[in-house]
Parts: sequence; C-alpha cells; structure tokens
Amino acid sequence: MLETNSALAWQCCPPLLAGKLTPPQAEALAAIFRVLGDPTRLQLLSLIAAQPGQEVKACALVETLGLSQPTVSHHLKVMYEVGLLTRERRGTGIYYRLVPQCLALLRDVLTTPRPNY
Amino acid sequence: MLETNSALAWQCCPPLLAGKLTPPQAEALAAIFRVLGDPTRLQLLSLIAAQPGQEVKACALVETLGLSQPTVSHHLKVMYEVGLLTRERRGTGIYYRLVPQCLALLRDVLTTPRPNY
DNA sequence: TGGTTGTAGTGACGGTTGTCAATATAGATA
DNA sequence: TATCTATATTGACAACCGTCACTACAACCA
Repeated sequence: MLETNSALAWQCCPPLLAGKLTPPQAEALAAIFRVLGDPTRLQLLSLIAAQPGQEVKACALVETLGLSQPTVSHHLKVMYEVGLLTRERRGTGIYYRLVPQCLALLRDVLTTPRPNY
Repeated sequence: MLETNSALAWQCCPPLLAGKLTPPQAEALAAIFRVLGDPTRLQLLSLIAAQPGQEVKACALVETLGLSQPTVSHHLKVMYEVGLLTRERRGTGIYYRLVPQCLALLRDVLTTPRPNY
C-alpha cells in the first residue's frame, strides 16, 4: 500500500529556506494587489493621478467611466479601505486623493533582491 | 416624473478628461496585479526570488508551502501565463525563474506622474 | 518494456467579487 | 422643516477563483 499522505508524497527536493515574506505579510500585500487587480479601479486611479493635486470629486468619476454611481462608490471604498486613497468631505462633495506612500510600498516590494544582476 | 436614466442622473461634475489608461491597457495591467493579489503566489515569488539564480525546481515549492502539488502547479501556471515567470525543463524537473522586466513594468505603472511633489 | 518520479490537467466545491436597482444617509439651501 | 444634491449602503445575481483528490502525461532508469 502506497503512502497517500500528501505531506509525505512529494519529497523530491528538500524544503527551501523560509521566504522573507511571512504569511501575514503576504496576506497584507496581496490585499493591496488584489485591489489593483481590477481594470475599473486602475482606471479610477489613473484618472485621480492625472488631476491637478491628484484629487477628484467622486461624482466626476461616475460621469467619466460610465458605470453606475453605486459601483464607483464601491470601488472608491475598496481602495480607501486598503489605504490607496484618502477621503475628505468638502461641502456636499467627497474628494478622493492618492496615497503616494502606498504606491511606494508596492514599488519596493516589486524590487528584486538583486537589482543589478 | 423624474428622469431615471442613470446616464443622466449624475451630472454634478463634468466628465474628467480621458485617463492615460485605456480600457485595454487597464485590463492587461489588472490581469498581472490580480495574479499578485493572492498570498500564496506572493510567497512563491518571494521564495523564487530568494534563491541563487532566482530559480526554483517546482517540487521544492510544494515541500515548502505545505500546499498540495496541484495547487502549487496551478499557481505557477497562472504566474507563467501572465508573464511573471519563465519555465525550463531540465531532466525530470521543471525550473521556474522570475521575469524581472515584468516586475519593472509594474513598478513603472505604480510611479506617480509627479514623483517629486 | 515496465516502473518510478516530477509535473500538469480535470472536475468539483465553497467562497469571493463586480455590478446593478433600489434605498438610505448626510450636508446644503430655502 | 422640507427639498435637493452627492454619496453610501443593501440585497441580489452571475461570474470568477483557490483548493483539493484523482488522473494523466512525460522523462528518466532498470
């Protein structure tokens, strides 16, 4: 009878050293990348980044993308909650702004350990 | 009777100028970010990047992460198909390697139009 | 040729996600 | 207070995704 325990079934190579990314770190980073993994949200970010002051009133985004207002509101909330955007209420409108530090963090993560190989 | 056509119901602000990201560009970039939006795949990438030569035999990753072999194979395929990894068969094993150009592309995308603001 | 090892494919299941219509909320204004 | 404007929330639905057990394929070896 063969050993069917999957933990023992694949011992071709010894385990690698533990990666620098711990599971909690990986989960936290994945949460941000997951938010970027939607074309609508990337377009929203692109629009916000293109504005002077990198700031946009929410209703302007609804007009531009041709999506429903709840859908745009949902995407903005998702990006806000993950730390990609900040909100500020001024009068009736709510203005969203980029968080450059969040983008910088992701750029750092995407930097290979050996940049000059 | 109120106008209920959603295309006309939100005209608070004029539409923004078209973002620099076209829908096809946004979709293509989102596809890559979506692949990064999973903690398991980030750990796989981290493990590969940490190896000398940034290369890893697939079975070693199975051992390390404690996931089933089909699951690891699935994730490697997803990353391969999106251009984050290359494959090479040597003998029985298949070796995966990072594609630094793909990571560099993402870093560029995440760079704010006004880096020194 | 047959057996062993390493990897990929299949099919299924539960969970998550993007979208919308409808509704609620909050601020401004009269 | 009542009304209007701008945004958020709810609930629902379809589509997608991560995971696994099982199976198939491919390369080496005896």
